[in-house]
Amino acid sequence: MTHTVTKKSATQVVTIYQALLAQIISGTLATGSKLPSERELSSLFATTRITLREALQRMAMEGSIYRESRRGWFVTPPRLEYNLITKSLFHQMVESQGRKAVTQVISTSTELASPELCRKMKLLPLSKLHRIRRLRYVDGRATVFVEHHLNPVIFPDILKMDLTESLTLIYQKQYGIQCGRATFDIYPTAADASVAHHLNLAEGSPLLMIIRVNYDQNGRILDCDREFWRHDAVRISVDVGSEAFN
Amino acid sequence: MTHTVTKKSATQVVTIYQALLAQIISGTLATGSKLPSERELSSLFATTRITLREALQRMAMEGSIYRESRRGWFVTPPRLEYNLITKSLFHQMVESQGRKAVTQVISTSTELASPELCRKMKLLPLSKLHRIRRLRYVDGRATVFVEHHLNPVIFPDILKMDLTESLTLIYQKQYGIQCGRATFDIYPTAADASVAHHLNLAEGSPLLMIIRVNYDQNGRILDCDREFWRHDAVRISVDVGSEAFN
DNA sequence: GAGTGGTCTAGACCACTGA
DNA sequence: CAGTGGTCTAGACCACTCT
Repeated sequence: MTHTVTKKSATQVVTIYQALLAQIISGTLATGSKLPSERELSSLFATTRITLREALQRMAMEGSIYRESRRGWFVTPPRLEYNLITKSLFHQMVESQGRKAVTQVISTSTELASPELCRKMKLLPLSKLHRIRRLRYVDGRATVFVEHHLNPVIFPDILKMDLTESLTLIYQKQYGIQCGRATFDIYPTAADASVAHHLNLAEGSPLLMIIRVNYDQNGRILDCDREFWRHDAVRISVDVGSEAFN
Repeated sequence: MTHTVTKKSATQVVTIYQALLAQIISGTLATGSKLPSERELSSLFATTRITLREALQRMAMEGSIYRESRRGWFVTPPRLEYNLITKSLFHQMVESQGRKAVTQVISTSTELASPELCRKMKLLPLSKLHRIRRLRYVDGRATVFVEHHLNPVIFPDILKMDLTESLTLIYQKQYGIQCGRATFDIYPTAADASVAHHLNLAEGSPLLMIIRVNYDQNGRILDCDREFWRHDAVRISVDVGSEAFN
């Protein structure tokens, strides 16, 4: 009945997707702003909430909008550039891009290393590790959830310090240890209940997981981090120099 | 009515998700095998197709299963390890992991470079580029769609050659050119219609996009690739050596 | 041609957010 | 406490795959 603009074989979902995208690109919907409610949008596009949500989910997948649990849909801010070569100074990285960084400590503890961590960090079985969980915000938006696992032999008493600043800086200033080599494993996954909760995401939302092992300048393994990034918040950049070859 | 096993506050979606995951982990559903039809599963779990599909989508997001358009849901094979340091020899990389690699040329052409490519490749405006589109299979499953953009001044007549083998090898053997440095940009996105079609994915499926710029040993820019990886098919690994610092 | 996935409708109730 | 998102029901029709 309604004179929808759909051309042949463009699904409703795609039509809605394109209409919303045009609004965002044109700037009518500005970065960070909230979209109208799902019910409002579904009546605007003369469809059901289910169909409308499919279009919204597609936009979220592509990264144009994101959802805050029970609060609604928002236009995504620009991605952060994460250069793996610059050593993990989160605040510095964020601020050099004109954004505001905040780090919040979620929990600290000392526990037995899991088998996987023993392998990754080449530890003896039944070794203990300090575990530090932190949440990092960019411009007020929860962006990365990080689980650090530190060797307590190298970093005794670190849990008593102020852990809201860069661990790399603490290593330098308190322990005189420089980070050298680092290895990364990067892959897309989905948020489990815990991570979803901290990042204010729906369970099952796409994430970029980065597992990082840091070495000091003598090749000793210092720590292993698991970083869970919102998939729409980051662009990783790496330079691989020719000296690494042959 | 039915004696569902849901405990307090576990949603149906999560219950189904966990039940299916258990089947996969236990090996009852083997790698590559097809799941029962959606209708069958939804009656098995005593729910609607919509709810069931939500659970399937969550599993797909996390990477345990994937869907082939209009064919059904399948158990995902193990991820490929993509080490950015080893120079882009796809077949070698795949085969060293005990898998089978096939490359198919989709199209070739010579076109004006887009503004974005001009910037990335530091070209003069209105430069031309060879464009090669290829689809790569791992164990018979379409896994990466790649769009290569080569400088035709450096690689004349390359479009006439056999492009199913590694371009890096062609550079060496036919032009005597070695790849040196490379830069990468990595970020999660969603499949547009074209990429989705080639990878046999639903439009809007999550992807890992890798933009790669290759240099020769004199620092000259050779080409720029855009690789679209199935998000569940790859794990990227990078070593950042200490010599890159300070 | 039977069955499957792809898309869509038209509702419902609950838990939580925010005024 | 009104309104929102989160979850779910019970169907429908079409286009495609596979046999």
